[in-house]
Amino acid sequence: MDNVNMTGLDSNTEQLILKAARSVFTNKGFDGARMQEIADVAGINKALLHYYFRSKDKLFEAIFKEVLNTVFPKIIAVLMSPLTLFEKIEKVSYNYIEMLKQNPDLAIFVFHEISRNPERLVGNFKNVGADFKIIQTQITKEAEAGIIIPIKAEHLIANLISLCVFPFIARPVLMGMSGMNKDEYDRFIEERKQIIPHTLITAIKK
Amino acid sequence: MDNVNMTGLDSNTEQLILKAARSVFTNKGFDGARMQEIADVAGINKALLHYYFRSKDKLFEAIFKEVLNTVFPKIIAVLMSPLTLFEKIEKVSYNYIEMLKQNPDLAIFVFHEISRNPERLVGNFKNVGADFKIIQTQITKEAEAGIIIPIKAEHLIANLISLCVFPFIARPVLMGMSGMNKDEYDRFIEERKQIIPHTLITAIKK
DNA sequence: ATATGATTTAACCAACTGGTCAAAGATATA
DNA sequence: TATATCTTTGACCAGTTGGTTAAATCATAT
Repeated sequence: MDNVNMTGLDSNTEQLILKAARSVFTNKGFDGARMQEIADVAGINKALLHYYFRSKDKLFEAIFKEVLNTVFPKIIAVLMSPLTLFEKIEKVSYNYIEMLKQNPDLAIFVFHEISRNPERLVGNFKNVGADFKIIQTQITKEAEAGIIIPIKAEHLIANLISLCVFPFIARPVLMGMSGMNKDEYDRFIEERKQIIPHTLITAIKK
Repeated sequence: MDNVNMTGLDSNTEQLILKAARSVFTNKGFDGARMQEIADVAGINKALLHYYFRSKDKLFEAIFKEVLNTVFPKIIAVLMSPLTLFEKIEKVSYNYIEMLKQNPDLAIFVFHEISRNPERLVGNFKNVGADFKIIQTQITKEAEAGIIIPIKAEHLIANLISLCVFPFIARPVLMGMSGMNKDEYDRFIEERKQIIPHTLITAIKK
């Protein structure tokens, strides 16, 4: 069992633990995750988990922050940028799907967290600068300019996020129901980069 | 602690258990649920759970079937009926949202199950008669008739389901981010009965 | 009244869980 | 080489969990 890394640089025990913990937590959720399994995946003794991170909660917290900070800032930055609404919809669809393609488990992870500790999620979003009012102002402005028909920011954002995230959460069911294989599903996901912006933009374009 | 029902009819111990189990399982998921908590909620001794249902798994299975059979047949029936695509989109949006309004926890429950046992879900859906090919045939026909632009059935169904379900799963986050109170959120959900069909139909209408 | 079967309970158990700890290995420093 | 510090380990612990069981209670028919 050689978990030692050849370069001897970044892959120390702590990194090993974080990687294992991320895999187990995102796949099983907090309740379903076992410290022993994380230790096994990392190839180390269970006590080491508590040596580096005091407790299961603290270890989870570390993963949680890591995940949220690699995931959401980019998307929120786009939403809060001075692009047009249409451009924002296109960019978020592309970035969000691309990111989820590389980390397919993150969607389930975040949804697990919604039912376990939604307040922390909200706090984290607000911390990164997410604010519905900015989008609402932009919608009002573009509606007055005759570009779009008015819509509540909550609806637009809910539509955008749900259309991007859902296929990653429901993947097993969608694959099972449609008979798609892995390649076909990847193509399906890729197509959504076009379909989602088309759907949302067509619906609000004047 | 009077759990006895006055009518003396349907609310026997078994019903009491099912009701409690449904509440606990849907809110906490299988891993997060505790048999003791279910017993407490039902106001009975924990051993009675095992008297009526052999194990936690069996009890969960009972809830799972009950939930799926009260929830999905109606929506799938609409999708498989001889209505037009636009009518189906409108009816499913309305029925699905209305059903989730009355059972807001079901969305989270089903999503928990997707990561725990997706095969069972797929099997159940197929059992109820869900079939993507029927929708695909209809799409092709209506596209050839010049009513809509062609789209994969997988995309259309994924769009429809995700737009309906997402606000119920992400409710705490959406409320926290937007500052909506409970009444405002109910209104928000109600509005989606119009917005979802509008969004999806506008996007595929020729 | 009482025998009989179904229901309910308190007490208990083995397995598992997160977490601790003392001791053993490493590693660097002197 | 001796020593001090950091890392890693196996053994262990207390609390929790799903599940069992023998006895008590209740209902019902005779």
